Amino acid sequence: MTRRLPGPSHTVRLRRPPRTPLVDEIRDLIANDLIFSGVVTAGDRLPSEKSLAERYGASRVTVRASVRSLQDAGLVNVRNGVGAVVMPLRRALTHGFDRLVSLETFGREAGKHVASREVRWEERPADAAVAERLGIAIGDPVLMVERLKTVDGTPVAWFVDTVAASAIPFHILRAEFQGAVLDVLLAHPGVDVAYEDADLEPVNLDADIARRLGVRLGTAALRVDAVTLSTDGVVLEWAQFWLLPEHFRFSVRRRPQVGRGTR
Amino acid sequence: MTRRLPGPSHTVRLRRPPRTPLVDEIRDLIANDLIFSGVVTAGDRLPSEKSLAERYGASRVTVRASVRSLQDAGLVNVRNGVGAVVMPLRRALTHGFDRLVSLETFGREAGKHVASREVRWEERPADAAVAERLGIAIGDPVLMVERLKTVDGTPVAWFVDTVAASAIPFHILRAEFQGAVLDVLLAHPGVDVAYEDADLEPVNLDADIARRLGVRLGTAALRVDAVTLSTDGVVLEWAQFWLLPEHFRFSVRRRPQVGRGTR
DNA sequence: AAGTGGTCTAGACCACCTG
DNA sequence: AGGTGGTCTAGACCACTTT
Repeated sequence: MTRRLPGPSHTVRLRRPPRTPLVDEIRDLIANDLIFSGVVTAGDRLPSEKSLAERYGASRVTVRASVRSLQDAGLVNVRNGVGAVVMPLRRALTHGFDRLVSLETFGREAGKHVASREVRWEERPADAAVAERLGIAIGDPVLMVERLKTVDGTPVAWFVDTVAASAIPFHILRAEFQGAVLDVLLAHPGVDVAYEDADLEPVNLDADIARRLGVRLGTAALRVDAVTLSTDGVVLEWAQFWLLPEHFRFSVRRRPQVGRGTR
Repeated sequence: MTRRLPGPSHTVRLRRPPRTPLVDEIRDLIANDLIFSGVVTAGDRLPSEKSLAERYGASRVTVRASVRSLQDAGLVNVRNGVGAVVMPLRRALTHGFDRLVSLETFGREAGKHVASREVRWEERPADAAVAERLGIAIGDPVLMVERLKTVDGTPVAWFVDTVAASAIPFHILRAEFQGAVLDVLLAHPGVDVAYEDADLEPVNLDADIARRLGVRLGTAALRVDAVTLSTDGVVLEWAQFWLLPEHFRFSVRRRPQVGRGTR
């Protein structure tokens, strides 16, 4: 197959149906062919961007973007004048908390089944606290769902989600709900989830939640208070949960100077 | 001043000393001139990449990278066929935990002074646990520093840092230490900090640490267990700390699908 | 159809590191 | 000095959204 390429007047043979970006294809090729295969091991350098560009028949700009995304993923570290040094592979099985996935998905990837019990739905007008959090007016209708999440029958978390009507029609949420509001939002066409800002705080459980989780009063838990934003900047959901640390351990990769001077 | 530019044979007038990347300059210009100034408010779109390119006299590729970094910072959200929609400004004063900065820096930015008390240094051979964490051999010398961190005299955290000799000479660390090992590592030329992987866990404080922090036995605290990696893939530091939630609140921005399909 | 972002190229020059 | 990454450009075409 022949594809007309950019630039004054060049023609290049490409068998690539442009379904996925070349950048991503090349990133995966480098990861699989060179890193995971062990051809280049931790501490060694990848071939230069120039030679990779020739090898994969792409421009250096494209290869460069691939290498940068390998760096974003923590597989290599690129240094000026030196090259892309392969990093030691990250400890497995510790899921990054910075990935926005539901506890259900989180558990499934770890081979555990997360179920919900004592599910209670409530449709009511927003009070001041909810209105502030969701960025809606007091009195606007919201749908609240509370439930206990369990792993293999053992309680692990108490969840309270509050969703505004503007985010998703209530009947759709209730119909498609399988334990995680987030999964419904992520799966639903027409809803574009951008990110979630989660505040973390260790707390001693009060009597009410301790009882629900079946632990003693005062047990330490992680309280997470999070709002999920759409790509339009609209607050989709306010999630609060109290999580026991037994079954889920979170890790966060912290990087220098994120916020000022992004690349 | 005239600078020879890329491309077949063009010449362009530039008064810009190329100290900081154009991409970053333009990112800041867009942020300050258009977003923070309120010219474009939440929900509205930025001018098109094409017009921004003309406005700032840069190529679309460059402007595009600036806009992407604004998206990375959460200021805008870019949608194909639509444009860059300005997001509502993030709640202030909640520092992102995903930024790798010391508690001292963290506090300074919030207008608080973090001090260290009861500092104790110990140089000793690595035991099995330390060796595993730091990726060194059992018996290799490590430097450990424990201390209590306070805010305005109130204890907020108990820190235990362990550093390998290969990371930084011990005498330099001790000489430049001002309360945070991380700050020494970040400031020291020749040491390139790549990132830190931090495991988070809520715990009920045991008698020992509760006494040090001056709180009751069983008080909920956030236990953080983290290793800091250099750009060479070498473990620089193992930090453990127990943090009371009163003075510091952490937030993490979680994004969908990070890990597969990076942009 | 028009406009906006998404992807990609070839070439050029600069900054940094190492022998 | 020579190689490697760092930055930037102008142009081209594709995909998506809106009118």
